[in-house]
Amino acid sequence: MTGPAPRSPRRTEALSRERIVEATIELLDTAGETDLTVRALTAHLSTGRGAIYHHVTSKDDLLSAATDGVIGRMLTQIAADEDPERAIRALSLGIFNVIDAHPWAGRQLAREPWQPAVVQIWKGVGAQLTRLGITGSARSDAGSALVNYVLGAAAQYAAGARRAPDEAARQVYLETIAAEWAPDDLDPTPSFEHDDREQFLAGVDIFLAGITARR
Amino acid sequence: MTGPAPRSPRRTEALSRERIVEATIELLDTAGETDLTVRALTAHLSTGRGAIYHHVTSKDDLLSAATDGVIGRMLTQIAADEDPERAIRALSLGIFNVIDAHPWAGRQLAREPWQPAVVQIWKGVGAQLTRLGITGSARSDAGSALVNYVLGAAAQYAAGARRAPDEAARQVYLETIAAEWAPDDLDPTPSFEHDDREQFLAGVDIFLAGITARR
DNA sequence: ACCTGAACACCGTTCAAGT
DNA sequence: ACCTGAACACCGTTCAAGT
Repeated sequence: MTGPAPRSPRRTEALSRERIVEATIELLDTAGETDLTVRALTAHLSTGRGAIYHHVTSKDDLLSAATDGVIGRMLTQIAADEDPERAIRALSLGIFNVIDAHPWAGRQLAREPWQPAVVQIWKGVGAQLTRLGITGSARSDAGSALVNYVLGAAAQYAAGARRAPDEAARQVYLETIAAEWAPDDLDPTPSFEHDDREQFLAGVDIFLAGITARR
Repeated sequence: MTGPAPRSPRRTEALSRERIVEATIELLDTAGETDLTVRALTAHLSTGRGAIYHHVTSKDDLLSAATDGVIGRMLTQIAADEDPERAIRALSLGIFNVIDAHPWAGRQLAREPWQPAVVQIWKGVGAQLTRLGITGSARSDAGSALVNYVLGAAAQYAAGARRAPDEAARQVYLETIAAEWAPDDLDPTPSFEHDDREQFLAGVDIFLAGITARR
């Protein structure tokens, strides 16, 4: 008797939730959000259409999991900081950088408050606010202000980064905003050429100043 | 010879962009976002499928126009206030109330920065910040902070108001957040039973305090 | 248990043909 | 010019049948 026949190596890795989420992130980064279809995903994984529904409940579950993946990776990388204000800036900047690299995650974050990535962000913010000595309703007010700002900015910058399917609409937008915001502005460089990252962090600082002022 | 034959009154009103947008708002409010299809809309307007494409470029254009409709209606109703801080609170509360009545608008606002409703909000905020005596890059930083907060909060509250297609996920979310935020909280009423509207306005005040503190 | 892929029940958008 | 509705080119999800 010979040994067992070698397994036919149809796939390098067995199908699993992790493998599927990983492939989803790859596809979102390379092909974009509109081209992420279940069909494209199954082709990428060389499997059948309904196979992924053994590991994932829906396409929305897939988007949530992919977003949680890239946010979670970032959270493990930011260093613990003894200064809670610096820790809040680091967390916010980390989220901005994730959105910059993965615009689809920015759009997803603004969609469902109960998705894992958003819950992780709430936890991180809550912990730092506690370390700032903020308690009671002041803490939940501050937390919701910061989280909502970060998620709102994430979605807006992500949409901006997408460069618009309608480039003409984007131009009209930039010109309208510039006309409204520039007239009494003597600064020769219009505000909307400012670095998005700097403007985002300035918003975090406004928020931190507001919390300190009310403490 | 008799006079001209009476026109067959197939529709009460002729088809127009305004009529289509109006019907879209009605359908979004009654049937919900997922049930707003071009087919349902044409049935509601008793017209042909492609007819609406004579007045509207795409479904996205329709969502933007509907959102601009409900935001624009609100903007004409809020009174001009001589105190710019009070005007900012009134504008923010107006947006909150629109989202509360039309959750679909909250989700739409966070999607595209160049849509008319968002441009209108930028204009309103910019005008009040100027009246607060804020100029230059401080003004664009403050504007983007406030607008991004309002839009982020709008999207989150809108998703929360939708009560979740997945009620179980919503429960897990509320419990996780409560567990993270409640432990050192002596207040017997957990923060997440707080009135959303109050919490939203507290966030606006935090940003206003931050802007004032940095002036 | 895990996977397949045809089938189902839809979509948004276009366009030749009508009035 | 405006409108019609069949046709087009897709979707996400399910499920009987396989291994």
